[in-house]
Amino acid sequence: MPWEKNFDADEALTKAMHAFWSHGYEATSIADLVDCMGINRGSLYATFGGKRSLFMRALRQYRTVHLHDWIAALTQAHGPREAIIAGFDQAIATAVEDGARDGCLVINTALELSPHDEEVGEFVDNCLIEMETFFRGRIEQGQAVGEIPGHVAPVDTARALLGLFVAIRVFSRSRPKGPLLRSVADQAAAMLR
Amino acid sequence: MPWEKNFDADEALTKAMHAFWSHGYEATSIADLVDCMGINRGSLYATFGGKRSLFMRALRQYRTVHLHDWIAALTQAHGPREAIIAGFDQAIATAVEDGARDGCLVINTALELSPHDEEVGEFVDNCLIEMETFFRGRIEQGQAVGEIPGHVAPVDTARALLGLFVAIRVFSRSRPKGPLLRSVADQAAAMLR
DNA sequence: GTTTATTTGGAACGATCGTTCAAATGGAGG
DNA sequence: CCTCCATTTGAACGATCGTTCCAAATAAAC
Repeated sequence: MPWEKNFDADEALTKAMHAFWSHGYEATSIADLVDCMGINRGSLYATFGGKRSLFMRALRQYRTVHLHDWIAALTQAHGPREAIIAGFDQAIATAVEDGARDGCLVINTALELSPHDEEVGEFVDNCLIEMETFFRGRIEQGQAVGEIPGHVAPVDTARALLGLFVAIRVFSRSRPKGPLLRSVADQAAAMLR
Repeated sequence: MPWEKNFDADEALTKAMHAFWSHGYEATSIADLVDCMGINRGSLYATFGGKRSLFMRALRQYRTVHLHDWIAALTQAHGPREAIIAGFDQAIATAVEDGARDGCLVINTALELSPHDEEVGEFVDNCLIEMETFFRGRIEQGQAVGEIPGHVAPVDTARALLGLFVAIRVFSRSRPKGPLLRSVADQAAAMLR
């Protein structure tokens, strides 16, 4: 039916996101995208503008689904301290159980493109800040309800937790061994005691 | 002098290493390498075999200079506890003062190539293990001389330190802000008290 | 002075890159 | 039934990719 799109743009975008997620920006060719998205070149350019623009939209979709929605779900389902711990546990579970070696699209992109692409760099920056803010907010809330001791410095600890979380995503992609990830997460939890 | 190479292969390799370090494997073309190494295509292929093989040699040179020699210098110049702290401080200094947004070639490569390239993945693995072993060795030595309290768990702490160090390298490339890096390093130091 | 061995510079290869474009499609509206 | 038009389709573009190859250049070896 050529008079209306015969594919769902959001579904196609999700497939493109996973391709970029797994292989990175440079290593994902238009031919790869056309294959995995199940649409043709013309539709890709008509709908998404081009590779670069498609990548930015994939990044935005990732932030919505795997950052905003993820943070909201953790905050809603757990108490302050447990929300942080559950976040780490989830990251480990997807790496070990699912065997997925994709890590985190934002962090993969931070290393591949941030130093030489201002727009991407700024976007990635904001995502990292949002994660840091999530950790800090949970720490402060946990202290308010007495779950987390007062001697824990919110800002410094949030940044260290962000660091350990980033590390788990890095290891998930390069050295996804359970004991290593477990040790890191345990030390993260120890920071909240 | 055509009967012997008129360029220093090791110097050329160092220049190639910095190109890969800054831009990654995929984004560094042969033309880029020919330019920055100051040699011609023919010599590049005759001396280094090709892009992939040149990259592996660059990785090995990086490990020697920026991992082995670096660990040796820290171990020789500082006590056990201070060696770890000095390692973090150095990483921060190169990121903030020099303004270098290159991070660490091993970690950059871990994210770009490890999941889809077995040989690279194994090499990167070994580098990460060597760093983890360095941290663990310094912790144990520090406990032997009474610098580090006995309640610090060597293996878990070494892995967390590795994680925080990786994070500093990631932030150096994507969000090289002094306070962020400082917080992470301070929390690393706090793990040894 | 001729030979020989090796490097050099650059042309050229086929493949693939991201992108563009014109022709084919087929229901909707007149 | 015909026109319209958004969409699909795949061919084709020039550029660049990694790689190969060869003639020119050079100075040690004879």
